[in-house]
Amino acid sequence: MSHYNDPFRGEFDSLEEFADRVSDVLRCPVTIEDANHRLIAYSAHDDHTDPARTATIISRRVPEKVINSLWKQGAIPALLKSREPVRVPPIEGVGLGSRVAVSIWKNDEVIGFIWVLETNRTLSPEEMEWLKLAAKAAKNKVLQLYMRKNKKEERVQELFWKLLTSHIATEDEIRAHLAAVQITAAPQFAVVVFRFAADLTTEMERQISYLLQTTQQLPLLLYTTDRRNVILLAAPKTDQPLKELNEFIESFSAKMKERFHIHDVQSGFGGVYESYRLIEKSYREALAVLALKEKFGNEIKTVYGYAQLGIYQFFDFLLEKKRQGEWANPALAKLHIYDKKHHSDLVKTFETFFDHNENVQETADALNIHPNTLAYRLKRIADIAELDLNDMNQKIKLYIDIKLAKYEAHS
Amino acid sequence: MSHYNDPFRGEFDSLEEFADRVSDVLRCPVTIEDANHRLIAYSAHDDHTDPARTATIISRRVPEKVINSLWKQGAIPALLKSREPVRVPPIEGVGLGSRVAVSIWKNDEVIGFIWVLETNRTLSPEEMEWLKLAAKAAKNKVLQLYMRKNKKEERVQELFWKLLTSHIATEDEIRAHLAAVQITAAPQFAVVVFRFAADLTTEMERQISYLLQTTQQLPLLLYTTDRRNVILLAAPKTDQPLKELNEFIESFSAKMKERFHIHDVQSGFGGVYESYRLIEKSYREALAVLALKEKFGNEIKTVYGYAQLGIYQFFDFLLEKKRQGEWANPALAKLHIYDKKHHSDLVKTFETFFDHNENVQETADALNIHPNTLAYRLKRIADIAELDLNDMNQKIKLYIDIKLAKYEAHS
DNA sequence: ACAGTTTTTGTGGATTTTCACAAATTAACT
DNA sequence: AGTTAATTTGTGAAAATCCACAAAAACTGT
Repeated sequence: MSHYNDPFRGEFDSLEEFADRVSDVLRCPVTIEDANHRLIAYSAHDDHTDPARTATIISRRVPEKVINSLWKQGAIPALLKSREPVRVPPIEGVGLGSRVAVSIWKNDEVIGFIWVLETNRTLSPEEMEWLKLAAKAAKNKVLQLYMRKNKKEERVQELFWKLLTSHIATEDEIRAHLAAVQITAAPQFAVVVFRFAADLTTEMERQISYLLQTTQQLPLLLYTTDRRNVILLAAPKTDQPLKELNEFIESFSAKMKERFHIHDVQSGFGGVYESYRLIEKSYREALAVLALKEKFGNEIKTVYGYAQLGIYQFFDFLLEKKRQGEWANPALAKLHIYDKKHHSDLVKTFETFFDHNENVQETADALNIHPNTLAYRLKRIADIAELDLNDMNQKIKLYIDIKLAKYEAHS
Repeated sequence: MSHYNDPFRGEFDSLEEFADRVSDVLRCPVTIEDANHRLIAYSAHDDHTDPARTATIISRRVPEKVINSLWKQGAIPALLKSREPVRVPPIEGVGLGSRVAVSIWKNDEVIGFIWVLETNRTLSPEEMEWLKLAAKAAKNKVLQLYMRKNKKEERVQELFWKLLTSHIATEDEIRAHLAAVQITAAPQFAVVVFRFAADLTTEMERQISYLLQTTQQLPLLLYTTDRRNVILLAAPKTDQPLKELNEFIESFSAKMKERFHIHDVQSGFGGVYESYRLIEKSYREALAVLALKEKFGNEIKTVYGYAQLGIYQFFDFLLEKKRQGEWANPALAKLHIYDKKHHSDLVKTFETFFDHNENVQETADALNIHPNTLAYRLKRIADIAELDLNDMNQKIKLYIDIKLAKYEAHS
């Protein structure tokens, strides 16, 4: 054959044509993905394929569980590290047959992958070398796409910032803008913010972007970054949006940790709304969650949503009032005095009791005391603070005042 | 004897001398009280007496339980109605021996009483007539006292208003003023306000004044009225001031009802403070309780103290925020929508559950449903509102929002 | 140091609560 | 009218709570 030296030299009209050429040379089905595992092109002449490939082509992206297993199995980390082709043995659970992959590089950045399915044959070492050549040849084509997308990204980000700052007034205008950048309107959405320990580096941005692009738990309409923050417009699909968002955040944090060893990510999301004019509100609420997390690290560690902040939502207001002097809780004052005088822990006890949903057993465990001791202390609290433990009202007030005092101390 | 016609004609230097004279004539111990059962004078030459009289002389007023039993037994109502002497048979429980009493009148108002103890003898009908003459003779002397006291009352009331409106700036000044009108400073106090259905009549004022004067549960430092309101400065003695104040109010209301058939009295008291400069604050708080009672009749029917208002304390403030638009509870909104669509009662259920201190049994009874039904509904609420029932925070927030919506509706 | 008080822990049994599951009832929709 | 889904009620067993009482431990003040 005439292409022993470089079978992929020459011009190709499209990446599809290129994919077909690679497929012809290697006599296997081929798919080309961008750095975020979005399908760019695939060879068309193949009869044999596997479920993973089919699903990828149908949805125009690699299914998340396939990506996950490729991470676990080590293929993706290897591809990101080296320009050498990598062979992936079959993975049963996710419908993945044996395949070989190589990454496409631009300078020292991976901008895509070529996958070759080893249907009823195995690539020879020589063919592996050809695959490397294919990756080099693909570079320019993929890069064009990448650039085009980047330009669009910029326009989209600009739009997002306008929404986050309420710079577009009417619902209709917003819809028009979204349509213009090919973002389909969603029935409900919320703004999610991830905050990192330090300003984001380009490297981190790439990793984050990668994670987000490959997430399919939750449709993400818009994305931007700002110093330490990553800001998203997420569109939950079900009627349990909070659950979706929580799971998304948990899984995002987990993946940041296990794949990129980035631990200290704080997360928050605002209210789930249906009108696009409330994007700014949702954004402010997401920021409020993050602000509160800095003050109340422990109490709301597992809370990400503004809606789940509960009473903390209005602590800013209350603190303001308190600072104006129009606030006092003689009952709490009495308890504090008692605690000081007798080196006891009545306030802490009450607080913990409520933190644990008034559950006696749990609270006793948390405080390392006997359940009877807890009962005794509560009775003592009722006496000293003249608090009726059967009156939820009064209990709530005391609880709020305890937390508010903490909040004040941190401010 | 020379005094067959009127043994009490002539001048007496003091009421003590007069009491001795009556005692001589009737050969019995005699005590003279003002309209509020405060001791004015008593005969000194007697050997025989009973525990009630002793207690009266020691504390310079008739013990409250004695007054109570005299009301129950009917003697006091009779004395207030007629100028005729009344015989009171012995009342064992309160140490009261047999005695005869007559009221002292000025125009058509009772300004005092003369009590004659029938120690080892019984007054004859003729002696009863003499007693009537004694009552007439006592009138002027008692009246002088009464007038003197009224003038003082006016000065005191003026001072009270100054305190209620924070017109005296420093603690020291206040103490000086109080000392000037012979009111001993108390370590703690609170302002109590009773509010009647209509403006107070002179008649009612007298009755109220009477009740308050005869109360010994709680020292009352100052007293004044204002249209529908009776305002008091009460000084609880124990370290359970709220309990004292509550009991005082309950007993006052009960007595207004049973003795004068005045039913619709609303009551409130402010915070218990130690600094006199906070009288105004306590007063404002007492008024706040009354204002809230008008809006939240049912929920806080048995609450009188500002401290026991719990979360309602800051509802004004929250409502303000809510009206500014910075407030929403999507969870509650969802529940309302669901209720409307399915003719259910989830919101009411949750509210009642918290009103009953999260007690399943009580709540089920209150709603007339099976406890399991309640459990089912709560689970439903958790699903629909995406509420974590183990998170006190979120529950509290929902509860507050439910009550706040009610509050808003009433405003 | 010691008498008195307050606090903590232990014990056992009556009472409630919780939970899962099933049956019965009611509401909703075609 | 009939079918499905949602709600309510019933049952029983395991778990938790409540309560009263008592012993032990810790703390207080002189």
